[in-house]
Amino acid sequence: MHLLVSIKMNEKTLAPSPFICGLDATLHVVGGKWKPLILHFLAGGSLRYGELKRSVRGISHKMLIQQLKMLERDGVVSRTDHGEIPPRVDYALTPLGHSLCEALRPLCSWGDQHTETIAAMLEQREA
Amino acid sequence: MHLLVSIKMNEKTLAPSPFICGLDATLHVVGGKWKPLILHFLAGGSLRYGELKRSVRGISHKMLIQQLKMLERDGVVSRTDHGEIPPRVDYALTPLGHSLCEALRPLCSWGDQHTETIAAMLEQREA
DNA sequence: CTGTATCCCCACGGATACTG
DNA sequence: CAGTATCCGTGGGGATACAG
Repeated sequence: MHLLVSIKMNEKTLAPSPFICGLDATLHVVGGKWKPLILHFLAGGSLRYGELKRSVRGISHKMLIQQLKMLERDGVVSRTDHGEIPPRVDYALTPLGHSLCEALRPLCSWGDQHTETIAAMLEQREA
Repeated sequence: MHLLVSIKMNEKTLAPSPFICGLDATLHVVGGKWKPLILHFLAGGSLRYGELKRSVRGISHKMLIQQLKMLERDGVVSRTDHGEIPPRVDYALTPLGHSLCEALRPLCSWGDQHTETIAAMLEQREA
C-alpha cells in the first residue's frame, strides 16, 4: 500500500503533457489536409515552389505558401532562396522532416493497397 | 522507340484515379483532426461510446458521433448496439481498420520520440 | 448512457489582384 | 517565378437542449 505516493514534482510546477498521446503530438505537426502530401512529395528531394505546386495537385497558392511556412517554422522543411532573378526557391526536408516522412510511408502503402476500395467509398458517399 | 504506345483503355471510359497518390487516398479516410486518434484508442480493443469520449480527450460530443459514423460507413469501424437499457454500444475496429491502425503506429512512435521538441514548437508558435 | 437536432460563430481555404 | 494581401463564402465544429 501507499505505492507510487509522492511523485517527485518537476521544477516548473509540472506542466502536464499537452498531448493525449504520441499520435496526438504528431498530428500537431502534420495535421491538416495538405501537410502530409507536401512532405511526401519532398521526400524525393528538394523542389522549387512551382514544382511543388504542380505536384500537390489541387492545392491553392495561398494554402501551399501558408503550409510551407508552418512546416518551415516547425523545423520539418528548409527553405533556401537562391537570391536570383527570376526568383528561385528550393524547399527540402530537414533531417527531422525525413524521419517524419518515413513514419508516413506506411500510410502511403496502405492507400496504394486499398485505392480501389477507397474510391468505391467516395462514390457511395454521395449517394 | 514507340515504347508504351497505345495503352489499353478501361471499359468505363477510363476514370482517372481520383487520388494523386496512395497517401492522398488514405487521407480521404483518416483525414481530419480526430479520426486517427479514435482509431488509435480503438486499437486496444472495443470501447463503449463513453469510454471513447473520455479517451479522446477534448473531442466534443457532436464530433465523436459524427466521426464514428463516417468511420463506420467507410468500413473501418464496426458498431454493435446491445439493445439494452440503459443503452450499451460498442465500437471496434474492423479488419480493415486494424490494418489502417497498423499503418498509423509509426506516427505514434514518432510523436513519442519527439514529444519534447513538439511541445517546444507549440510554445514558440504563440510568440 | 447513447444519439439527434439546432443555433451560431469563426477560421479554413479558394479566387483574385498586385509587387519584386 | 516567388510571395503578400484582401475579399468573401462555406462548413467545420462547439455549446446546448432534448429524446429513448
